[in-house]
Amino acid sequence: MTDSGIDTRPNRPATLHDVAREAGVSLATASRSINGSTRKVNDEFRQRVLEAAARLDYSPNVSAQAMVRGTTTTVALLVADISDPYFSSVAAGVIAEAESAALIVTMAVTDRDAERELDLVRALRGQRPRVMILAGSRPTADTAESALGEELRAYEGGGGVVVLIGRNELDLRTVLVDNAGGAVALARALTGIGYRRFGVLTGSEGLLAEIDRLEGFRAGLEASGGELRDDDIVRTAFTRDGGYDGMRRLLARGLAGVELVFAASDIMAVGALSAIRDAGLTPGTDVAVAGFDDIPTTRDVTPPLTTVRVPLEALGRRALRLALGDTDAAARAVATEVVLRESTPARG
Amino acid sequence: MTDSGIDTRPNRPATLHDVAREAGVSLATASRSINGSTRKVNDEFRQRVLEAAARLDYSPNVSAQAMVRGTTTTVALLVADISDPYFSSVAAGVIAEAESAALIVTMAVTDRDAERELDLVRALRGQRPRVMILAGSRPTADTAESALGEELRAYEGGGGVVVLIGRNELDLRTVLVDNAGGAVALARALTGIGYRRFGVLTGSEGLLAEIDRLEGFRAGLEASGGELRDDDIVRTAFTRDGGYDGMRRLLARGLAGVELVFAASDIMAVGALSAIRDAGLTPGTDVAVAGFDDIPTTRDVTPPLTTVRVPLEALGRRALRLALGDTDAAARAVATEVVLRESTPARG
DNA sequence: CACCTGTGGGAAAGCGCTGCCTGAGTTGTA
DNA sequence: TACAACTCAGGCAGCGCTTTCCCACAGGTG
Repeated sequence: MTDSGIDTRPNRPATLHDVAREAGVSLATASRSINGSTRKVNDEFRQRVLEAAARLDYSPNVSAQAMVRGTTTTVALLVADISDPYFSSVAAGVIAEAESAALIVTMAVTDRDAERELDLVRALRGQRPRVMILAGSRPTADTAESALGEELRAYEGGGGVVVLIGRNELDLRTVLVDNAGGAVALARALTGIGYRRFGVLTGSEGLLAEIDRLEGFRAGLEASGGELRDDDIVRTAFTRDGGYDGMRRLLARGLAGVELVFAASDIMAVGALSAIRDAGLTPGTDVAVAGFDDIPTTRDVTPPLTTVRVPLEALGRRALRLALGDTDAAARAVATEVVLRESTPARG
Repeated sequence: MTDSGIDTRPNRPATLHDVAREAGVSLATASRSINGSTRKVNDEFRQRVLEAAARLDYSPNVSAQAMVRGTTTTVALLVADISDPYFSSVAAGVIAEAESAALIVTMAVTDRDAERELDLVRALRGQRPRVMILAGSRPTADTAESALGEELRAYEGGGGVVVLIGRNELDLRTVLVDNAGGAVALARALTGIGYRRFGVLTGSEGLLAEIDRLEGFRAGLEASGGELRDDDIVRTAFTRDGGYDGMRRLLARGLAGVELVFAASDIMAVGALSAIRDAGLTPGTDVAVAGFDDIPTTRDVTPPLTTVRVPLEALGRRALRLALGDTDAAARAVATEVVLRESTPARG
C-alpha cells in the first residue's frame, strides 16, 4: 500500500509516526488529533488522522506517554491472597473505582509472605504507579517490615501515594475499619440474646485486625457480663482451614461450657462450621458460631452466619479515593454493623 | 551533598543519570551494573553504582526500559467478575504463574459487559502487554463480539499473544475445559446412584460453557437412562442470585417429579441450595442438587455439594504457559472429574 | 500599503533507558 | 620494540511520544 520500505517488520505495532505518514501530516498534528491537546486542529486534518489511525490499528504506547508526561495511569494493588473472598471483594472495589477514574490496576499477590511483599513493592515501584494500595499487609515492626516501610517511603519520596487498608504501624495514609467497635457491638448483641460463655478463634500472625477484634470482643463481653477464659482462645491460621483446625482442637479438648465461638473472620467461621458438623454436632444448636466481615457466602452456609458486616468493596473504593485526594475518604474509620443470623439463635 | 543544582524538584524519583553522577561513572556503566548486561563491569565500579543506587532509592523506570527494549513484562488479564470465586481462582493461577516468569499482571473487570470488555482491551493494548488473557469472555458472534475479535487480532498483529479461557468462537489460542465430558460423566454417575428425573439450571447468556455443560448432561442422561424434560430446564443469570431465582421458580411451579437439579455452575448451585432451604425443604433429601466447577465453598455448604471438579487455578497457570509458548499446555482440554458428595445421596 | 495580531502546522528537544560503537589502556607474542 | 588482540568505560543514537518554539499565512487596522 504505502511506499517507503523503511520498516516492515510485520510484528511491530503501528506508531504515531506511521499514522502521521499515512495521513500526510506531521507527528505533532497527529498527536494533537488523537489525544486532543489544548491546541486546535483543522477538522479535515483531524479526520484524516483518525481514519489513518483506524486503518493501521493504532494504539498509543502508554509507556512512551508515561515517559514524556512523567506520570502514569497505573494503580498498584497488593493483596495477601486473591482467592480469599475478603481480598477479592476489596480488589473489586479498587478496580471499580479505578475504572471510573480512568486508571488501570496492576495486581500482585503476597501470599502473606513479608519478603515477597517487599520484592513486589520494589518491582511495582518501577512502574511508577500513581498510587499503591496494600491490603492485608503484615503489621508488626520486625526487620522485613521496616524495610517495607523504607521502600514505601522511598516510593512516596518519588511522588507516589501509598494507602494501607487496615490499621498498621506504618505512618502512612490508611483506611481504617472499626474492627474494635464492631467486635464490642457483637459481644453486646450476643450477651443480649442470652449467651454467657464464649470461645474465640483468632489468627496467629499478629495482624492488628485480629488484635482489635479480639480486644474489642473481650471489652464488649466485660461490659455486658459475658465470660471469655484465656483457655478458650485458640490461635490458628487466618484461613478457612485454620478455622477448621482451631474448632477441631476446641472440640477435641471438650467445649467445657463454651456456648458460642467467635471466629475473627468469616472465612475461619465457615471452616469452624464444617468442623462442628464433621464432629457430628449441629452448629447453632450445639455450639453457636459468629464471624466477622460478612463475606457473600455467609448467607449460603447452614445455618446462616451471624457476623459483623464490613463493607469490603467500599473499603477498596475508599482506599483509592483517599489516594486520589478525597479528604472525606480519610475522615474516620469505616463503620461496621452487627448482623445476627441463625448461627447464633437466641438462648433461653 | 552533591553539587550541580540542576534539577532538585524533591518529588522526582532518582534516574539512572542521577545514580551515574553520584557514583562518578557513565550512564552506560551504571546501566550495566544495575541490570547486569552481557558486558562485564569492574567490580569496584559496580559496587560504587549499587551503593549510589541504594543511597538514592533508585528504582529503574520500567516504562523507559520497555520503550528501548521494545518489550514489556506485563500480562493483561480480563475477567468478568473478580469477586466470583471462579474467576478469582483463575486469576490466582495466572498471577502465580506470572510471578514465576517474572511478569507483572494488570487486571481489569468486564462486569460481563461486552462493550466495556472492548474498551478495556483497547486500553490494555496500549500497555503493550506480552500476553493478554481473557477469562469468561462473551461468546456469540454478534457485532460487539466481532469488534472484539478485530481488536484482539490487531493486538496479535502487533506482536502480542492472546489466550482465551474456555471455548469461544474466536480463532485464537484457547485453554479448553472438558465441560461436555465432565457433564456426561456427572449424568452417568447420578443415574448410577439411582436418579431418574432431572432438572437443570443454566445461564441465559449463551456462553459456550453453559451450552457444553447442558448438552453433555443431556447426552449423558440419554446414554444412561435418565430423563430431562425441556420444561425442567430453567434459564437464568449465571450467578448465585440467578441460581436462587431459578430454583425458586422451579419450586413455585412444583417439582413435578424432578429428583435432582443440576446447576451449570457451583455458584448457581449454592444459590439453589439456599432457595430450597428458604422454601422450607431440605436439600439433598427433598431435592438433590449438583453443581459444576468445585469452587472452595462446595465443601462448606450443607449438604456438601456434588460437583464436577475443574482445576481452576491450573486453568490460569496453563493459560499463561500456553501464551509463553509451552506447547504441552495446548495439548488438549483440561480434564474434569466428578465429585459425589452429600447433596446427591444415593437413591433407593 | 505597512504593520500587527491570531491561527495553526511542522521541526525539534527531550523524557529515562539500553546497546552499539569507539577508543584508551593492558597484555601477549614475535 | 612493534604490533596484534583483548578488555572494558564512555559516547551517542534512538525507542514513541508530547510540547514547546518557530514560522507561514490570513485577516484586521490606521
